[in-house]
Amino acid sequence: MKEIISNIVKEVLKAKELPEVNFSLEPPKNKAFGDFSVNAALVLAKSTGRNPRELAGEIAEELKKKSRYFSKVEVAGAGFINMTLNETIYTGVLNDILEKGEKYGRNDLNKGKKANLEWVSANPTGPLHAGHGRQVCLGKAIANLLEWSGYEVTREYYYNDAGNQMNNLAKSVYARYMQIIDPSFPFPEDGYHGEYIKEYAQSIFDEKSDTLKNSDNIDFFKEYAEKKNFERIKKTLETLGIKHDVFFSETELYRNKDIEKLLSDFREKGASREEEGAVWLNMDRKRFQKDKVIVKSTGEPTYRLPDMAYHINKIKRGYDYIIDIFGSDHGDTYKEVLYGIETAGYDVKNIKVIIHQMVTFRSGNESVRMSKRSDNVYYLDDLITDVGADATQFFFVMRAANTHLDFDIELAKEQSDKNPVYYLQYAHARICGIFRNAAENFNEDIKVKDFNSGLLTEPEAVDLLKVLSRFPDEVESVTAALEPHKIITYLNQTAEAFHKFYHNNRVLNADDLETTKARLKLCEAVRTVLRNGFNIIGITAPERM
RNA sequence: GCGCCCGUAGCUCAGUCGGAUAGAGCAACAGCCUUCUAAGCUGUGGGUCGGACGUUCGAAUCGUCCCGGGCGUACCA
Repeated sequence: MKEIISNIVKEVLKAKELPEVNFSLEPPKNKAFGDFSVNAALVLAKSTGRNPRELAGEIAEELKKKSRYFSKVEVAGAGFINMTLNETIYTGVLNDILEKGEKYGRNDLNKGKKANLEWVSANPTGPLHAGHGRQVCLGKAIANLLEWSGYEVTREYYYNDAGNQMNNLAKSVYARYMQIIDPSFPFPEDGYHGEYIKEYAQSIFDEKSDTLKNSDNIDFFKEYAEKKNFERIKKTLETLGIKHDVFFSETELYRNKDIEKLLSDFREKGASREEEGAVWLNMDRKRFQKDKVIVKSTGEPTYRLPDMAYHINKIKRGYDYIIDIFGSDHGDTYKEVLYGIETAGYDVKNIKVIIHQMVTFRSGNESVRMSKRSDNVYYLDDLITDVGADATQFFFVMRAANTHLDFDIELAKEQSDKNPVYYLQYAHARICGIFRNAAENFNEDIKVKDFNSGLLTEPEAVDLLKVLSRFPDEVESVTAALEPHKIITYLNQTAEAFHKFYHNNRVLNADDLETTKARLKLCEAVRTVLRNGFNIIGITAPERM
């Protein structure tokens, strides 16, 4: 819809021999100003030195001639041109929604293109904790959005299984195992304290008795714990309907020599140097405070080097769009990684990094601690159990990634109108209720193909149609910005428009079958848009509440 | 200290590539159920958009400085 109007404005500017400019065309905040507002005259006033109101008047005159589209065009304020669309345009939208159904809102702007989204990527040192949830849920929604815009999406999970962390994990399980045999066995200082470590140790002991007490068997503990941890992580993700296509292990980059090759590339280009027994990557001092170690003096790479090699690997796999989601604790380090990739001679322009801020949890007025040190970790599984998968997904996606998120567990748990997720779901359930009732007394009217959309003239119905017509534009812009929280903002507006319509207009009316038919079709369209939106953010569409 | 992010109604937050009277939910107050689910609707109150200065016809939005909070500033990841 927006595109159509935008093109009309462009045509008019061209016809008036005005220079091409970037104007903004938006539905104005205030409904009284019509359906779309364009600031073209204000923008042009600057470059042409003309009076903006005068210029706006001339453009408006031309637009008025397009009466097929506009019922009203007027100049307002400093030189805005406000346009009100013909209502018949919107009834066309209704047919469009009914015809496209679950495809309504999809576009093929990126048809034939491949995107790779890497997220979660938690190392398998333990179960996902509640804080991971933000990234988990954001990524799910973003992957869906990319698909809605035509991308073929590879969902990928990268994990470091070669570094220190996994050794600590192995030592921790080993220590717990040994403690079963000898309670005085020391626990490593930087070991993992979670209950799950004890469980693993116990089940190993149950199976193998004390046959593994020799510390040479440490690799067994590592592999066992890694396998168990991944089982748990995957199960948690599954609860939220997430399935990664690729699990990429750091070890693979050693096996296939990618890391070795990258290191020699750096050396040949003179981009790295050896000093104090370590290998340093020479950084651009304008952008970075100091050079960074890529291989420790122990001969072990720091996480940066495999990260760079991993991204080069992704680039070589030929994606049109490579997206990473990281927490703000990686806010600086990803820049180093990108710099390394560039230095090695690869283009990073198709790589986009989304940084999300940290989450704090509270229950009403009480803050919930997320200490990693203690045994008392609040796991993502716990959160899902407490508030449900829908509320989990909704609350994590509800806010812009780049702001701190305050997750109120008590509110998410609340089964009432206080909980924002129900406002949306209730709209859907209400529509399903109407159709249940219609099935009894108006069954034939549900099925009809022909209906008179001209009967949908009530202000609430027209407003509702206008909101529904925006859905494809929203999907498009939200995908471009990779900001799924805006889908929720939009769905709220949709639900609001529906609730108002419902309140003021009875759908099923035996005395007026024609209006009943038309309103049923409108409800059908609302239900379609809600379901499609729910699908993107990953919540269910309940039929009853 | 330096770098990145954030600061909008009592609370949680939208709005931020400059645009019209700054919005929503919750909380408060006042109404609406003999009719498709009141998990809804209608109305009222509530704001120095952290502060100051600057750019502009126009600033919550851009720039500089300051204040407050988060994250980073490792031969951890």
